[in-house]
Amino acid sequence: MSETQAPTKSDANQRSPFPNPDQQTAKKLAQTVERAAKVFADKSLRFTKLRQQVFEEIAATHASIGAYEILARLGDKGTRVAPISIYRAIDALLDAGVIHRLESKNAFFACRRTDHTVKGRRPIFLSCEKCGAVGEVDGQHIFDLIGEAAKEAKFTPRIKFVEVQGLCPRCTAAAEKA
Amino acid sequence: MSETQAPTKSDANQRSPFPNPDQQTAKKLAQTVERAAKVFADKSLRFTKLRQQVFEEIAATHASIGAYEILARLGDKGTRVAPISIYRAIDALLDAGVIHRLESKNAFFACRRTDHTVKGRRPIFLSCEKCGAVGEVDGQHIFDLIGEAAKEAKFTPRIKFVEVQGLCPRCTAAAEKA
DNA sequence: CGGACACCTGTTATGATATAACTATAACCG
DNA sequence: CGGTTATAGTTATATCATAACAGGTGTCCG
Repeated sequence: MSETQAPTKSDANQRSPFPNPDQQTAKKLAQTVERAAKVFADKSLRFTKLRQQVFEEIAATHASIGAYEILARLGDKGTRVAPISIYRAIDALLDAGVIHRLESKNAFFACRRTDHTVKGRRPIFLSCEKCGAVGEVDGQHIFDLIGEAAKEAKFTPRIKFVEVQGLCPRCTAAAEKA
Repeated sequence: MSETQAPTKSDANQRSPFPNPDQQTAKKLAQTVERAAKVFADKSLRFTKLRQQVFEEIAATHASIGAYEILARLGDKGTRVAPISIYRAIDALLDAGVIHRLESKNAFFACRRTDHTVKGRRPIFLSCEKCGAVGEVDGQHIFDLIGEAAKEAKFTPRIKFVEVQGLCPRCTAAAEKA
């Protein structure tokens, strides 16, 4: 069907929240790691070996990944560390904003946007129940509304979460064929 | 200070998402349980002893409560059950809609609204980081927007949730004094 | 009534997620 | 270089959740 969006070569990181997984080449991953390193540098934070290793495991998939899955994958590669070390690395990556936590799955995924760090816009998360892929789309207008709703209730908001579970474009298309 | 909102006697359940805890008398609790029982009856579901006990523990506090905390409190009262039994009861209560799950805390709280079951409006959750109280306010317009944002990304939404962590009215007032 | 069926609970075991407390090492900076 | 702070190692444990199977209870219908 013509439903399939064939991404062009110039398809920027930001274009689709659900890029074709085929694009996740080793080269792409290296670039992603490079960007993360820069974020750490800009904030005068240390992008240590362990943090980089953990980040690479997270960034190597478009799906969300649990802490113990990261642990296992690092283990397979010969890096044996304790759970707590993974969690500490994750905390640092979260603080830097290069990964996000998916509350509804207790799992993590790499941030592939720049606008919420650069322009202060907050994203909402779209998590595919079939393939696990997670996408982010801008949700600043939604967060603004949430802030207003909280204010009406005399509630002082600090952290807001918006998560959606459903089917990503590819899995939606697959389901419609069936 | 005049900040303190003195709730009137006619202060309905629905009025404020953060009612005064003092109001949570034994009588109130009994009424809440009665309403839950009715929801089960209306849906031809069984409000069993265990489910009622679990619901009572959840409804007895305005804060969210974890499964193992429920387990412990029932244990103190002489009802010794396995974790799985608590979770099964929780599942039934969630299905019936008389409690909600707070994803960001892996905890549960009693629903004190009727409009989303009756009128199909979905609430957003406001969770106090200081006292643990959880309030619900209508968020149908927010969920509508989220649906639109998902649609733009060609994502098929199935489950959506919005959670806010911050300070409830009382804790906000307390913090401002300091 | 009593048997079939669906639903609920008990029992045991285990899996999955997350952190506490303390020690040791590495990086940073005056 | 030496003190301070941040990071990571080590060990142990807390917390959250479900699998698998056996036994019991309620309901409905012939």
